[in-house]
Amino acid sequence: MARRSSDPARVREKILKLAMEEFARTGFDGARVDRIAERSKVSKNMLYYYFKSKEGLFVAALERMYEEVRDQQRELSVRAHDPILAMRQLVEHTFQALESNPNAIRLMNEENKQRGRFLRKSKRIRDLYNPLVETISFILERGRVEGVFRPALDSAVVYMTLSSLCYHYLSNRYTLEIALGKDLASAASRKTWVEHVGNIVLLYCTAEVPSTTAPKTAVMRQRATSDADA
Amino acid sequence: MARRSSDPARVREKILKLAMEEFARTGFDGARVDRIAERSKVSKNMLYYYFKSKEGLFVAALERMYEEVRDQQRELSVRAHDPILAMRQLVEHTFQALESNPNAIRLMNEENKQRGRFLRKSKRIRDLYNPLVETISFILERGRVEGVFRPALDSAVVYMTLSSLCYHYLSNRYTLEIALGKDLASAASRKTWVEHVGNIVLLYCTAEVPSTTAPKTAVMRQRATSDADA
Amino acid sequence: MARRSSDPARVREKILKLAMEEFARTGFDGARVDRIAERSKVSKNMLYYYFKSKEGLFVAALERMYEEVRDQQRELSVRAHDPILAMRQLVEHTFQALESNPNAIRLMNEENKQRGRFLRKSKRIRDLYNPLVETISFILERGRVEGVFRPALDSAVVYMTLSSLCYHYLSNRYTLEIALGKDLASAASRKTWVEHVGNIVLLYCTAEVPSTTAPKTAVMRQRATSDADA
Amino acid sequence: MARRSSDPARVREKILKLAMEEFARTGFDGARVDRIAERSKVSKNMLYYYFKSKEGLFVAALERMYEEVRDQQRELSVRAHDPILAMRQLVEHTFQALESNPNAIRLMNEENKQRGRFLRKSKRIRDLYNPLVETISFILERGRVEGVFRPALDSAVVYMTLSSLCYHYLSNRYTLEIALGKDLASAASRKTWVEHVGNIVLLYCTAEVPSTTAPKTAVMRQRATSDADA
DNA sequence: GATGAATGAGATTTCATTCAT
DNA sequence: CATGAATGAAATCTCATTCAT
Repeated sequence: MARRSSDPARVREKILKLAMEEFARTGFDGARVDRIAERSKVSKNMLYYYFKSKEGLFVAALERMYEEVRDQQRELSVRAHDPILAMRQLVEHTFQALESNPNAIRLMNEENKQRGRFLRKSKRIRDLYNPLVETISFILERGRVEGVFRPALDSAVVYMTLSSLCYHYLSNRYTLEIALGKDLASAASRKTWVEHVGNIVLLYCTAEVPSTTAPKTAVMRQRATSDADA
Repeated sequence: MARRSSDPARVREKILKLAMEEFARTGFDGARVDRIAERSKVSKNMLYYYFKSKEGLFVAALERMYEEVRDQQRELSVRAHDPILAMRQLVEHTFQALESNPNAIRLMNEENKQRGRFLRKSKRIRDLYNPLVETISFILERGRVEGVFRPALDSAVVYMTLSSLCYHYLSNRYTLEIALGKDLASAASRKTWVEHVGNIVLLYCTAEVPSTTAPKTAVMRQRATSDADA
Repeated sequence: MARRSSDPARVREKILKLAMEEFARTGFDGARVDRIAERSKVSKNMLYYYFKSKEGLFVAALERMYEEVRDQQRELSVRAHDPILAMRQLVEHTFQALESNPNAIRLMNEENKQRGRFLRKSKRIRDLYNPLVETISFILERGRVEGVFRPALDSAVVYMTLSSLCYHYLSNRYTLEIALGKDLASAASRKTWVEHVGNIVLLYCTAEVPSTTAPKTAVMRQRATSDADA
Repeated sequence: MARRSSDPARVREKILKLAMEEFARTGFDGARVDRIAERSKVSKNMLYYYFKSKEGLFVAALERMYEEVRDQQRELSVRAHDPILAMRQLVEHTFQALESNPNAIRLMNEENKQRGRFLRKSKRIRDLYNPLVETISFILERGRVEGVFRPALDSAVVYMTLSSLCYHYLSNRYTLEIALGKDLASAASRKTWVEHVGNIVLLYCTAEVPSTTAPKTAVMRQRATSDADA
């Protein structure tokens, strides 16, 4: 009776989806295989049939999550003509991708907690990172050619800067809120911060960097939109 | 009989120390009360006698960790006369504090995973964040007075910028290494990055921020030390 | 489609072979249907199709094993003219048959553990024992006729004596080794023991048996080859 | 409510007793921890608290069994003055010890099935074997001095002979019964066999062993009691 | 304050077996 | 004949917590 779910691929998918949620919500140790099984309406054994162990399921969920993120980035991937605009859009997209994938953040944290133990088991994941870095390279190069960006910028550094600022805001929201007494979840805060990140990154890409000893005297013509009163 | 295990305060301390490690290493769910008891050479019941529950122990460990971090920051807290120098030192100290307290990072991540559920239970923690933000305010004000920093800078924004960049490098080390194929643990990488963070923060504090539409034409005099080839 | 896995009889054979090994190695409870299926490269359902259940498979494997042993004994079955020589050869062959069929020993032990529960289900097995006992009868009779063996010897007793001594050495090898601190697996030990068994059996067949009360004064002319220094 | 069983040593004992039975009856793989727990009226966890794992429990049960056997042998241990009588008594005791401890046989078989894997983990077991071998040495020596036994007899060989014949009769009872169509459980069969074993062992100890080539011509004065009509 | 013994609930994993195709 | 997918029941083991002393 009602034995047939017919499509094993679909079953696998459903399991993975639920597993992602569970692992993201509670971490590897907190996650319960029972719960995943129950929610995906699959008998517990099937999880083992498909994924061999809790760990196997976790790795599979991780891979799946990375794919989702990549797909989302690919969709959003804008290559606006103006490098400055493009960079701002990239920041916006990066932030948005992380924002709409809270699972991604939690799973990555989990990975790092385990010192990359799972990551190393999955060759596929490595490849998924590249697109973003490549997009940055692309934008930097165009900016350089057009004379708006400094030469010799390292795309990895820009990537790390940009993603640190986006990721941390979302990842450490609760401690930051308590530390600063602010509400980071509000639309206003979010908007302000994304602009700020854009400003910071562009400042870095356009300006020469300051030395330790000599004070800056640069004069800049445009005010940022709303940065100062964040 | 004649057990006389020194004074209770010391026992509490020992338990907390081991608990911090365990919770940091494995997260709340991964942590084992048994293990903490065994390692601290205290009978399991004592843990319950002192801390009432696993959760109580976690909160206590959290508080303890925050105190440690604060104490460390207080020690390091430099208030160099030159605001630019002071800011660079602040970055260095912040990075170093996090670096030498991997437990702190992991515990904070844990907190955020639990959506601040534990944090809210502890009034004491709130206070521990302030010093850093205050130090930033202090430096910003002096810089403004001396004319090297922009006016109307928000210390919270500077704090978030600075700590995002430091924290993320350490917290997400493993995924970053895989994503970028770099070794972030090396002394060279670390040095370069800390300099980079200083540069970024100072750029932000000194320069006006760029607009989206108009290209930058600023001319800046000094090259950064080693930033471009990170 | 177009699988055509040769003939069913061969498949059955392959399954049985692997099943024998698995059951012998791990016992009935320790044996895993999955493992047998995997190793014999047959889908698990085939096992059930052919043998109906794990128990059915076990009984079939048991029968198969007995057949193998019988075939082997039939091959070796020597009927040397000299009864004494014949008896020694019989011992050697019995030992060798058990030695080269460790599975047989383990399966028989398994059966005895289960109190012959499986054995009784298989009529065929009963017949397989006879040849050995018959061979013994044959040798005993010839020995009696030739005047070298005592009259009225019970072939069953000789069979039990002989097989106990051979079987136990192999079956309980590990406990014996530990109990005695000897290496029973060595070629030397083995040779000595087989000779010893031959001696014992021949002693019994040729000599009158000693009484409890009166000491023996028999004088025997020949020394055994290497028995005393085993 | 009824929490107190007070005496942990007694609890341990009870568990071990039940474990021995379970392991003996069903073998290691067939044994169920649940069943042992239930029967010994101890919560399942206690088994793990005391013995760490199923394997640990098995080893402990094994040791316990060996102790029992040794204690029993020690009790029975006769050192009759007449070596021949002593040897017969030893056979009787050995048989009886095994007979009244069917668990011992099954556990030893289990060990051998596992290739002594558990045995090697327990230093204590090694020692438990010695007494029997020593008793044999003692008897052999006295017999030699008194001139009734051959010199240079190896006590290990006598031990192996004697125990093979006793053990196998009991251990392989079911297959033997089917093979020979006899009822080995009857008191008569048992008595006959024990006498036979005594006869065999004494024959070996008193007589010179026969060579392969030359026929025996020994004349012996006493008839065995009931051996021929077994 | 301190401890060894005990426990209930539940975690992950295994396994013989069957169904639909 | 043959198979991949599925399952229910149960197995071993874990863990936070408490009781009696």
